[in-house]
Amino acid sequence: MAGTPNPMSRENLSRTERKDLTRGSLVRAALKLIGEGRSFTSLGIREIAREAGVVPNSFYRHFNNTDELGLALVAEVGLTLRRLLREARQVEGEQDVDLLRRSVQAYQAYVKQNRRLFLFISSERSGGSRTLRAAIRNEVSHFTSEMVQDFRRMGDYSGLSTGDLQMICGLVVTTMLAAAPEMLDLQADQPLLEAEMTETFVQQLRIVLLGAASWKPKSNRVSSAL
Amino acid sequence: MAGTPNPMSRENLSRTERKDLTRGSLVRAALKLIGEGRSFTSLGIREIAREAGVVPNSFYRHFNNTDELGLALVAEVGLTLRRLLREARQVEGEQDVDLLRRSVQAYQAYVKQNRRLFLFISSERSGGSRTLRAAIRNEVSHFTSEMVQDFRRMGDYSGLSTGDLQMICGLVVTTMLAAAPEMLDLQADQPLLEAEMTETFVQQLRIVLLGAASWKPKSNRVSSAL
DNA sequence: TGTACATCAGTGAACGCGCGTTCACTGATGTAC
DNA sequence: TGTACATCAGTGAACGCGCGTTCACTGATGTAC
Repeated sequence: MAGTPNPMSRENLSRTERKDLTRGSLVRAALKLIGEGRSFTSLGIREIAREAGVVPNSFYRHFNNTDELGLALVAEVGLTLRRLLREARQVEGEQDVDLLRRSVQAYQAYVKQNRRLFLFISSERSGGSRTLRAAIRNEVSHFTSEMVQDFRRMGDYSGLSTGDLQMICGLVVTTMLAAAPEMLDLQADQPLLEAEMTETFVQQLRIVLLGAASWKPKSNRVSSAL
Repeated sequence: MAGTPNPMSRENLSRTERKDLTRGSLVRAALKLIGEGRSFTSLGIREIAREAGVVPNSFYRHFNNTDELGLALVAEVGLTLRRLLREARQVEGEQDVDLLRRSVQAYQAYVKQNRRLFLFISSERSGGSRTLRAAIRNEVSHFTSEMVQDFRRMGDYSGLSTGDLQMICGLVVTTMLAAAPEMLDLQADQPLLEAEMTETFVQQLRIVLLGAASWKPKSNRVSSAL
């Protein structure tokens, strides 16, 4: 055991690599605190450094302020959302009688697996600093655009313009993101409530898809008296 | 001018009334700070007291901590949402070729008028303390239930069960609340962006209503392969 | 390859500051008789 | 109605504490020759 080379150890690493490790542990420390119920906005430099096992001043070797660290978290949000779409495509690939319900269940599992990041997204998307909000919205809108591409690829909704699809996927994404904090607030010991929530969520998405199916994509459409 | 009786003055008021005035100015001070871009979670007792023009210790005569003041704000949220529904009913009362668009415009105006409260709702609904989050969700779910009653009263969607209507109104409310922070983040000098956002918002609600219109309210419905 | 110097990630101490909370107090308002 | 006492909203001073930020420093890593 002694002398066993440890791939996670800081030994035998270049200065740059070690620096990146520290940076990573700062980011992870912030995420951990978020996971413990703290809101990112209220996190302090000393607090994060302490959690990362590093002296407060060290923080400044990596970020000028907490907002900059927040942007690093937003980058992770981007990666996480892209992974989500990739996994969703696999669900779509399978043949299934109830694709939507299975997608919702996959999403729910994914949110639980990435609990801390979804807590971050949920609270900072409309909460904290303007910069962070803008960055998160940017990631979300990229996510929406990729979803539009996937909708296209699936073949349904081929009658809809890109603009219409963007609007519809925006609605889907809004619904998904609104569901995340409710999923996360559920206590683990309430399977009945959870099933009910899932069912509602499935139905809401069905409503949206029903609406999309009967959407008339007339360009320059005169506003109808729906 | 001198000697003119001022109805807003603290003079000639009972002790209780004066206390309520101070309490009110604490609540308004918190709202003002929120309006200036601060997030409620990060507000401090001294800060609020200072803004209210009162000594820090005074705060404790009214609230044990900032979360308790937050609950007072949530109560205002409840009132504000109820007023919104009341105004919406007036819009509905009018005969109009495009009821939905007019409703959306009314909502947008309302959000701007009640900017501070909607900032508070948006950021604390999934942000701050668990208590506050629960309280806000409670108000929102009341709001949804009242909307269900209004849908019933309007006569359309009479084929839908209360549960289905609740689910659909939940989707409408989610969409509305998600739109609020985007409306508020828009700079006043970007009418084009604003018009675009309004249009998207109108279309999204149309999608939901279209979906609701073709919803099959079969009780114990076997999951269809939509 | 070896040496001399530069770089720089992380340290540890120090600063001034605003925070939440406590305490004893004041004096106007309310209440009991 | 008048008086004596109780209540209590708001005051002002004080406390210990953790914060963000600065500074000079260390010593391992990287670079130039």
